[in-house]
Amino acid sequence: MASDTCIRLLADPIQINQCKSMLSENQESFNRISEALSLAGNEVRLKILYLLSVEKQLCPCDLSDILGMTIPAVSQHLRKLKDGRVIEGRRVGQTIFYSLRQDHLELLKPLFSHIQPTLSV
Amino acid sequence: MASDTCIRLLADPIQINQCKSMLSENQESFNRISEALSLAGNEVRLKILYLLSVEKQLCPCDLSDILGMTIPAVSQHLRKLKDGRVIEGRRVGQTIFYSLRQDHLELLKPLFSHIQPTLSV
DNA sequence: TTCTTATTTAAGCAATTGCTTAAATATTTA
DNA sequence: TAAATATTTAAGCAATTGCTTAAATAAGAA
Repeated sequence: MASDTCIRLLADPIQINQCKSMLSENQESFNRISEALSLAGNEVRLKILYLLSVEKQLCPCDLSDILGMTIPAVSQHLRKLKDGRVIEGRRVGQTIFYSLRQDHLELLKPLFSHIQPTLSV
Repeated sequence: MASDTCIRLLADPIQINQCKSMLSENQESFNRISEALSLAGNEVRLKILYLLSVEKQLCPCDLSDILGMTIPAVSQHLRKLKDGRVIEGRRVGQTIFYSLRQDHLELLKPLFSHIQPTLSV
């Protein structure tokens, strides 16, 4: 690592240190947000999240039909989203209805507005 | 796949088809946005993006110092961000200054507001 | 209880990710 | 020109991702 370090004089050591402390002060945020974004950063999961924001609730079976993929594939995405506290499931008989949680909704909602710019209702 | 399909009667076929066409109409958006989010969905890259939003421009060398990682590691993240048209580089002598591009800035800016809620300037 | 349906879980595997180290490419300075 | 600095690129590799298929759970219907 030492051999890769730049020896430049241009850098402002005060600026560098301010940046460093900013990072460590907000470590929690960076971790939490990057985790949420990595969940939404998969095309299938982004579709699921958007579908849930429009339809309020959907079961794995619906999502399998809509997305055109196998149930286990969908189920594994749902599990990740559930583990990340982005969605939650509610059991009604055999079927489990998934819906968005409040937790990260503030973070994700603005993203959805970029999806259907020509939405006419 | 057929054997995995649900046979349920609950589902509203009209709703399913509406969802399907919504997806195909916005395929482009889902692809573009999920790609941008997957870039920001890495903790190191999210930090780089936020640092650039604050400091306006930084070189790989600065970022290496700030992030505490090797130059090549930083450089490879910068390449991904550049390929994804999220940042751009401007060469000044030996050093290359990276900065945010306008392209996805509208998408990313709202995310940054969740990072330093207690920012006192 | 047995059968069917809805869902999850697990194992396997190819593809991707993100680092490491070493080498290559630019640019400036001596 | 040669030497030093800043950056990129490439190869290698462990870890992760996202699918597949098959099996395990869970709940309703016969």
